[in-house]
Amino acid sequence: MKTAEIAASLSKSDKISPRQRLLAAAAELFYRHGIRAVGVDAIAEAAGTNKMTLYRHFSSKDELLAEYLREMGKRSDQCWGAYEAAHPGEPLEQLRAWLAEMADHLANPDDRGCALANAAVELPDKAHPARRVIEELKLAQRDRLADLARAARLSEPEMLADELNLLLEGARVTAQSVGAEGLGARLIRMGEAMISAHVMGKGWRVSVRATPVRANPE
Amino acid sequence: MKTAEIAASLSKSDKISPRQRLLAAAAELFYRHGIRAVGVDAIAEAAGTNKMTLYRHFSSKDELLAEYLREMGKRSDQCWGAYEAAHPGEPLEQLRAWLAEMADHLANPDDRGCALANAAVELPDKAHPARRVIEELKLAQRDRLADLARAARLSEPEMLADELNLLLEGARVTAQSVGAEGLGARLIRMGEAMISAHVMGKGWRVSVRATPVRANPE
DNA sequence: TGGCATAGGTACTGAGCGGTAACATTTTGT
DNA sequence: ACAAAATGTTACCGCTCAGTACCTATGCCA
Repeated sequence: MKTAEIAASLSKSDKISPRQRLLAAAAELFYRHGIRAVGVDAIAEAAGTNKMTLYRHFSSKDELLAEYLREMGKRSDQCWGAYEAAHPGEPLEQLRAWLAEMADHLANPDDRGCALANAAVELPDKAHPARRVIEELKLAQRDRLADLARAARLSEPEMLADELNLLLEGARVTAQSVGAEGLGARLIRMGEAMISAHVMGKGWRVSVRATPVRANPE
Repeated sequence: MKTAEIAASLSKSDKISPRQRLLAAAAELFYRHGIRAVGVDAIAEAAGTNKMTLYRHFSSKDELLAEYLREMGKRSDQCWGAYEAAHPGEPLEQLRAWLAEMADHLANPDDRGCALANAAVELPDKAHPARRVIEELKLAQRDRLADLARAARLSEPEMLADELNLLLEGARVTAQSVGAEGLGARLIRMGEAMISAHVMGKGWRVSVRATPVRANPE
């Protein structure tokens, strides 16, 4: 039983607080099965505790959900820290490392895309408290990309950030609809092309426009 | 009351069968509020009928859902027909008309993105019967794009179709996460650039690579 | 050793879910 | 006009949901 497994893996090393166990269980279940598909009882059981303790730490399921999303944001921060540690002072390489890791995640059959985007799809109500968290984190991700592009002296860094975001988001949702076959490679190919198209202004010239060679449309 | 409105708008012109009213109501509610968020009672009431009649026409909620998705596929077919009617014999113009309309939909604040992609997000279980419908329709959409690109004598039509699909899917999900501000314009800009990049092989040359002008990386 | 905050256990509420049974009513084809 | 089919109505089943009341057990700190 999966719930038991989660509980076991968490309660073996016993110094973890119920709150953390609840957040870990919520992350696992929300991500894997969707938000509306997971009940609070299931989360409590998977965390090796009970519903009462859950409600002592989180005033409602919605607040637990918001905390889960914020946790995903922190996880993303850690990834960016890892890229920086791996390629210190090389923002372009950090960007490419990010692209490679995103492509890697796509290949994982258990991957369900972006937790934030999925939550946005599951919560159409714009007034839902979690929507603010989603928007904030998505914009932070965009800023992160733009800052890196800027640090790498790429042209139009905000534009490139948007382009890469669109590309990644599209790849993630496509992987869920029709599978991830060959998608990682295509993601990297297109992402690298986008980045390359912005390597300029410091001694590079790029042409992305089609230029007619012979006037021969038919 | 919204449900009453739907029912009224449907039952005024009374020649519509319960089945069609149910499908229309299901489409409206599933798309607007999500699949799991809508109960069969709500659908029946919105269709101006009752649950029993619903179950006389659809063996389960899942089958109604599958029919709803298939209906969305037909709607998409009609759109493509309209593009062909507007630009007969001009596949490139049909492609651009599609791109423009997709950008237009993005600007609509009531737009909730792709019904198929949303359904895929809401139904993580790969064995769910609706998943087959989703995959089929998404592949049909891809083939449609590829066929048009091929008819327009663009290079690597399948690749272009994938690229455009990724772009559109990304724009749609991004609109739901952080809003559609300026997204339509960016979608068209990027889409047109992608198309342009494939206008070749019949008298066009394209360069999408960055070329160093001066060896001056820093 | 006490006292107190935290955690666990059990049982509950009220509502909504998908789906069905049985019967009354209306529409339709002929 | 009549029979058959389709639709409407009401009540129900078993289940799950989010959230709460109440009480007990544990651990921590003085």
